Amino acid sequence: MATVSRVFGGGGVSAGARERVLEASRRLGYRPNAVARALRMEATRTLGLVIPNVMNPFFTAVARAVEDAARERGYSLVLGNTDEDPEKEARYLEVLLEKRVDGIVISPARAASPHLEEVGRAGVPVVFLDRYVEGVEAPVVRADGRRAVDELVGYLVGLGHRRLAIISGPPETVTGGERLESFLAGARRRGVEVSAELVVYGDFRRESGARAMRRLLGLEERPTAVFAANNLMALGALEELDRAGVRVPEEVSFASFDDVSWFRLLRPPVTAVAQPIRELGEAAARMLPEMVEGRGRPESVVLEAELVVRGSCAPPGGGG
Amino acid sequence: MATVSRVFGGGGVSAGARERVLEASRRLGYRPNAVARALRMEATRTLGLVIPNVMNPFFTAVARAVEDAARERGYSLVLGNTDEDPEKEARYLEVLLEKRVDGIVISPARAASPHLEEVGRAGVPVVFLDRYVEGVEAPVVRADGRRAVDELVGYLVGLGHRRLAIISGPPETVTGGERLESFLAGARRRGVEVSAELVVYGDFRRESGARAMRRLLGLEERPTAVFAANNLMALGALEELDRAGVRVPEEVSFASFDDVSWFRLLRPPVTAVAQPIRELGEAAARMLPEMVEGRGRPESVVLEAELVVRGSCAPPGGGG
DNA sequence: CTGAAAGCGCTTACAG
DNA sequence: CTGAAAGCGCTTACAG
Repeated sequence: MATVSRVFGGGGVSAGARERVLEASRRLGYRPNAVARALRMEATRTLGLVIPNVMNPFFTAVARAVEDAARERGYSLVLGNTDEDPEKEARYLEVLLEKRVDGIVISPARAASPHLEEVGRAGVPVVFLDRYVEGVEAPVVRADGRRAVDELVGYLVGLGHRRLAIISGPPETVTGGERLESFLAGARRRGVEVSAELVVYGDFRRESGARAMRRLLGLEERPTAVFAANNLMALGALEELDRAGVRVPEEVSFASFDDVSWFRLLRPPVTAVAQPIRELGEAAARMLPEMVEGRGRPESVVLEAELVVRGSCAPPGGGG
Repeated sequence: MATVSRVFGGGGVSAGARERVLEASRRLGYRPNAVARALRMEATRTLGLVIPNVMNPFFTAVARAVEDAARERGYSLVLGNTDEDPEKEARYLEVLLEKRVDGIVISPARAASPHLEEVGRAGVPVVFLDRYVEGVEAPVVRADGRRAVDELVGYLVGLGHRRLAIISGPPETVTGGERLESFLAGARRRGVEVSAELVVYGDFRRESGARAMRRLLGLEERPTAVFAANNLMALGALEELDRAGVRVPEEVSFASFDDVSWFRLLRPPVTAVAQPIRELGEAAARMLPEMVEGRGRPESVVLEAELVVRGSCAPPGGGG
């Protein structure tokens, strides 16, 4: 048994013995049981990835990047979609803890989470991706969008816009709050006050983007430029613009946080703030094995988002 | 110990005993170890999902649907991207087998696979999704695209097209072969012969779609209508059309297999063959627990794909 | 209800 | 190199 274990687990075994073991296991159809191995080793070589929704292209790319990096290091990836629901998130976390995953990459639904403190207490390494929870001791991997959003606001104001609207994410989320604040602050700093009716809150999902755009288009005095705080809400907003037959950028300028492969195929191509997603996912998945294998606590990584100017913004009133 | 096990595993325990167990485990921070449980029970409550790439919107939706259905039934999902590489696929399968997953949903890279026979031999339930391997005894969940592709060809020929081109997937894959054959057969049946230069092979990935379109546009005599056999190649092809400044549908009509949320946002909106993805994913994830829990071998499910006519096809020569 | 015991399949020192 | 043994944390019959 010891020799068999060494052949499969990687230890010093003579060539002859190895060959005989391999031959016998081929004959018997033997396959090492990773469950038993995990129990004995107290390590499952499995990582958990907890995200709002894989259907969001940002998280799709994150999932792919994390899975790649995990596999390269000999880890499997268990996937969970929370739909921004803290209850669902808590249940996933509990399952991952019971399954004794070696580490968790999470983009938490809320800025506060008792369940994540629980994870910390269980001694399971955590890396926050995109969003984080204050007070939980774990590295964060994210893109800072403030500079790029500020730049976008400067660009819009420079084009002559004074009625700027934002389709914001939930302000209690890190990213939602950050994008909203930098948008408002950027406008204010340039002498433009964004009135309350021009701040519409969504939940980062598509339907809420459509609903928000509908609301903005129904206003007595429409905004001349609209910024959607993530890709899904942008999709919904664009659909609504399309449905309402509102021309972009002649009647209203439009920009989005998050870039998506097909933005540049639209007429006009959509101006967007792009996050370095692959780098983000890679950084997260690189950190976890480091923590798992006890090589210390990696530093947080904050990358910069970039404004990508395309054709969806123009001076206001250009159409009329 | 027996009582604790019953409290967490679900057995008859008196209210008083249950409360004391719960109180003690709260105090001690006890959490059941699913690894040990899996070893003892010979069931991991984990399913594997092996797909070419989550970044393909079709498989993104599949992953989401399978994950939902798995979770509802108390299973976790391990994700693997093969990139259409049989070697990578084989390695994933081996890992899943060693980890003793209770079942595997797979969209195999090739129509032949010794590794999948291996999985059958290991006694792990398998469900094929979208694509399958002949000779492996397992239910298949897929959409039959033949009728819809034939309908599309009829529509194009009806518009007056005689130079039909296809950007095909690998003909040795089930879906690639099926779409190519129904395209060619549909044309022939209508008296249109598709010449060899108008059949360009890609690998279902974006770059190959762009490359194929570049080739078609470089032809002495261009096609008047192009059909891309999946969404990713369609994306690449559309980008190439855009780059080359070719107007759709005036200069060339275009249609895609697979529908994508943003197709209808394009100018013109893209005509496509839509698969019932959610139903596909749900069916697959419903079957696996049935097989795992020994409730027999479910029947294969074949749903119909539907042609969605939008604005990207018009009579040939409409632009000149 | 509770305790003792066997066994799931490994890994890892320890003898021989 | 190989065999015997302990132990990872459960579940499940079996006594008491």
